[in-house]
Amino acid sequence: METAETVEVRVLDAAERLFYGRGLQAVGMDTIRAASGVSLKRLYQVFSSKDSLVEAYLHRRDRRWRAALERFAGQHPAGRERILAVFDWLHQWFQEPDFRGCAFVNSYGELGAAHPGVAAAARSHKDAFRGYLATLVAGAGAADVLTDQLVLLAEGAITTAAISGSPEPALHAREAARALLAVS
Amino acid sequence: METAETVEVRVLDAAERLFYGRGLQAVGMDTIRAASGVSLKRLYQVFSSKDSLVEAYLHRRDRRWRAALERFAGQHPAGRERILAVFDWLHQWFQEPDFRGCAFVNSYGELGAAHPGVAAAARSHKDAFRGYLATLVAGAGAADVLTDQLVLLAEGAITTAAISGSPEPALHAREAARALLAVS
DNA sequence: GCGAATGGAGAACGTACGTTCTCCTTGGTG
DNA sequence: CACCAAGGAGAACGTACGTTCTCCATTCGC
Repeated sequence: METAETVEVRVLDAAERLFYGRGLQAVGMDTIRAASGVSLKRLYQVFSSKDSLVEAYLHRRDRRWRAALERFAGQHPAGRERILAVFDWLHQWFQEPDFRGCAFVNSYGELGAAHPGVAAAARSHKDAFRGYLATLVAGAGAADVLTDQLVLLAEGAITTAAISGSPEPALHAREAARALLAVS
Repeated sequence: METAETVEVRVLDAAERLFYGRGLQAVGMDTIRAASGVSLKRLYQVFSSKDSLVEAYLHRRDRRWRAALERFAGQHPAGRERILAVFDWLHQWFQEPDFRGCAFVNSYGELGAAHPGVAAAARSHKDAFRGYLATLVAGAGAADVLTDQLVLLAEGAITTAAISGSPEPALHAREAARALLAVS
């Protein structure tokens, strides 16, 4: 018998690919069933509703996205270099073929007004990202005000890269961050 | 007899309020009919499908949004002050009670993958915004690279203000823009 | 005043989808 | 072997919605 954990992973993998690539409302439960190779009955045993699957998708993506960023940045020396590494990581991400912007921004724009859980997931993700940048800014001995400025550059780069289809915004953001670091 | 122009305006007013406030897919044609006080038959005479109404909504919003920005900024002296006025305008916008981020980013996240017209509208809006900032940067005699950096600050501020529910990101972006202007 | 076109209210139609149910297979247990 | 719990395939059910159609009132040209 296949364990519930295996089913959960298979469903979340399919849900993430589909929700992120096409949007939340554009993907039906039956499409996720087909993509995950799981029966509808089993799917609903593990996720009691589409809403709960959406929230699980957002929760896992938040964990993984931040872990990947922190793993990458952590390989660079603490201080200014580690801050700039954040933008190098974004630059890599923007070049992935299925990159389509921030999953949380997209979900918020689509369902944030009607589903408080989606709005809360987006807020919590952005808060956590800001918190991580704050530790990098503190580690570089830079002024606190820099944290919010870096957040805006990263956020702007993600959205602009998604809509323009180019990874270049990461480089512009990196250069702006370098300049702000130099005067802070 | 009510003219087609009047109907068009009434429908677009209702569509803008509803699409922007709740999302494109969350609002049905019948809700727009009820909110605009127009019959379904008349509605479909003026807009042949929901898709065409969505595109008309995005098109009019692009025109109006940029006109309002340029009107506001144009009241400030050309040069650095006019660039900073862009962020003052954003700060005002973020405080409007129904502010919910960038209509084009939200629409792109929701339908950009499936509807090329929506993705094109978002690209065109962002290109036009960048073009306007480029004229301000040139008018201030600042380096060209500043344009893309200002785009990222504004874009990041819009998204961050939407998700956090606070107008503060406009002030952080303004301060970052001031710093970048000073060293450029 | 009269016929015809216009438009309003809302029913109707087709489709999609979230969720549940039915029926059948299968694999483990006494 | 007999039995039963678990699971798969897919039908079924209820609802929502984009779009069109029906029926009736109003109005405009003559």
